[in-house]
Amino acid sequence: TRQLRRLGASCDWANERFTMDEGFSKAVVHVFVELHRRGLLYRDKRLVNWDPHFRTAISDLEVETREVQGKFWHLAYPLADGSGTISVATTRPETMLADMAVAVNPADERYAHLVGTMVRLPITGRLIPIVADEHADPELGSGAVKITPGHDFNDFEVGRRAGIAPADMLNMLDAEARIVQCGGVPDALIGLDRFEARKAVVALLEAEGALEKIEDRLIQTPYGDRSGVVIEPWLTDQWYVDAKTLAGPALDAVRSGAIRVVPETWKKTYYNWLEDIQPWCVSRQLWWGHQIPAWYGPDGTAYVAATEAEAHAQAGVEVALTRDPDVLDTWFSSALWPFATMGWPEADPKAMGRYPNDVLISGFDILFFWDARMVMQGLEFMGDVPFRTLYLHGLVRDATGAKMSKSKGNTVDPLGLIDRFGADALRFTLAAMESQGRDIKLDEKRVEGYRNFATKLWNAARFAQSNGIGGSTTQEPPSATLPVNKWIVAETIRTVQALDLALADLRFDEAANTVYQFVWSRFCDWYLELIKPAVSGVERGAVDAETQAVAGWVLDRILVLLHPFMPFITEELWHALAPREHDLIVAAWPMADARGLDPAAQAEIDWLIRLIGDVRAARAELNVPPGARLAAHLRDADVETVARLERNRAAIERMARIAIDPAPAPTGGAAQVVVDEATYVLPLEGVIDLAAERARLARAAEGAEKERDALAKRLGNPGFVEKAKPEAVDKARADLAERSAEADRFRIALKRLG
RNA sequence: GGGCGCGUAGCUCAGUGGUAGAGCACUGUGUUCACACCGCAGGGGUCGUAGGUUCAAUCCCUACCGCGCCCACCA
Repeated sequence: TRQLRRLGASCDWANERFTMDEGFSKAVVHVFVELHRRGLLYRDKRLVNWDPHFRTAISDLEVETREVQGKFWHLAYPLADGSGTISVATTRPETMLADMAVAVNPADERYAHLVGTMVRLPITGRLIPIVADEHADPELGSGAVKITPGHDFNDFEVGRRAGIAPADMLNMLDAEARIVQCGGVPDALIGLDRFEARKAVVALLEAEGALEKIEDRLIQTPYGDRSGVVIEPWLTDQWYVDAKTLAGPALDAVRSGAIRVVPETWKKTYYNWLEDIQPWCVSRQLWWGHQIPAWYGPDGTAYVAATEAEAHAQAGVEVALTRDPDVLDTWFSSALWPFATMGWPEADPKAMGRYPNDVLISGFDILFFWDARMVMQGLEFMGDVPFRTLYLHGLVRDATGAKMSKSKGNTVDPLGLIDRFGADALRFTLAAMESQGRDIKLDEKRVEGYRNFATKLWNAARFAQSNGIGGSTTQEPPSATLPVNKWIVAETIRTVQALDLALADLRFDEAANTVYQFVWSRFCDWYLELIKPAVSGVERGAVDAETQAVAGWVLDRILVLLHPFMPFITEELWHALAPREHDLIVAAWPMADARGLDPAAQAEIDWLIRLIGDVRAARAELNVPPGARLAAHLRDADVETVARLERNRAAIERMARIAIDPAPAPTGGAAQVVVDEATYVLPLEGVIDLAAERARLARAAEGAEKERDALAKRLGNPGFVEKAKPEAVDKARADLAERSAEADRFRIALKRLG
């Protein structure tokens, strides 16, 4: 929570909850008792994934399969009547001590005559039957397979089918996976660790001549995800939740769209898991956690109740009861989070309007552990989905792309990054890099870049402050008459629209990039540069109040839009720029009302930006000294352009460092800049390299011609004109005309140069 | 074995059936009074490979190659 606080997570910290809190614990007990009452939770003796290091049962999800180099031992079990042997193979030879059968496929004619006969198990000398079972695959190995019901999930099922009750299944291991007596295990083996026992058993088999051969092979081995030791299937009594029944409604909720999953591709994963779900083992032999609300009588009968008194009510007051010492899987309580946090079952979160939630934002790594189980429990106990949208984001990985984990110790400490670049920069980085369905390799350079962005914003605000700009909180933009102001208002509204769309789609990267591009490339690079003369009073001899008001309004909008990404700096600037009635965090989100915008003004500024840009590019390419002011003589300019030039004279002179000269261009060397219909001739006799200017113009002409020819070719294709969408054809025609005219103008300029 | 994802500029990544984008890095340049954590200009990609569909494919389909993840009882 320290990290979250420093990141500026706007949680309701006054309502912090911990699953072990008293109120939450009551909800956990209630759910356990209720599930039991509804027949959805029961005690069962069956094989469980057992962690011999922590000496506890774990759930299927806590087992990770690793491929390791192992061996495959082929054993020869003698037939009881002495007529020969039958071959079986195993990757875990020590388990033969607890073998209770050999299985062959009922359709396997090779062994049909042996079914029902006995085998004398090596080492222990026990007689075990040869049984017919579909599990045995005739294609694999010898076609016969040893059956150890107490130590293998498949064999457990085979054993049951063969009529062996779980209570009668041989169990050869203790909780720490050491050999115990069962079915005639030699004393020498008792107490050996399972891996020591393996060596010993192999040696004994070899001595008996029962070892046929040993092969190297890769084997899939289960490991505990926390302990890292090999998991043993172990026969114990545990509490299980009937996950299959709970999964039905959870599947329907996503199938019907009651829960929207983003990105959609995760739906399939969700379905696959829930459709094939196994009983969920929820008891743990640990001392830390919610203790299971079950009491046992002297005869082992379990009484599930919220309190010991209620258990006595079931068992009878005179019966001595002992509480189950086990605790619940931590995810059992976590699954109740969406409603147990709000006082349920005493309070009714639905009536409070706090259930369902809108969006759950979650890493995909806990989709099964937590998300799906919240859906199951939420539907079972609240009768509704816990959240309407499930957003699954990528995982932050280390520089090499490996998943960060506490146990591996390769975590990136967000606090260190915050210390160096600020929480705002880190938040913006994570948002900008969070594109759906992809992990994030955290790049420090990126964080640094967004730190720079924050600094840029800071400096822009400083500029505003020193020019009387700031503190215009109205939703409606101030009235604007100047094209530059109309333009930035339109750009702002466009940005709000784009941001709204991106956020509605949960595209945080798109949202971040949109606002970044607007603030830096539009507002700072163009708008602030364009209005400098106006707000400093240089232009008209007095500061322009309209521009101040518009700039202040835009800056305010920027702070609001940026706040979700960069809450700290924006809140600071919000208060620094003007006295405010409330904090930025509760400011109204900007409206995206595009009515009343002036397209002509927008077109004018777009033209202005093109003109300044083209002049700058020509100057840079021709190595004109940056400080030099040049005259620009007009050719072919229409009335509209002349008017625009007049309206934007100051900005053009300032930013392109040219002065429009009505006089015809003098003869001699000159650079020529073509923007739309007009050509701007910049006399540079003796200053520029004519060859360089010729090359520049020729390159521009060739570029336009190349595009012109490509368009002409496409339009010359009958297939295109007939089959393409009319809009595409129209656009191609318009582009062709434009490129063609442009190419001509460059050629004319080139010719003029001589 | 089943499922999913990725392979686009040097790096990290967006993206679209109709002439390829961002940030960083790189090159040139700059003492214009918000900012060098900056400005201006610029170079750089046969969009993994091979087929197919289409007037048109980086984008759709198929196969293949490489990388990653999840699930799974082949003894």
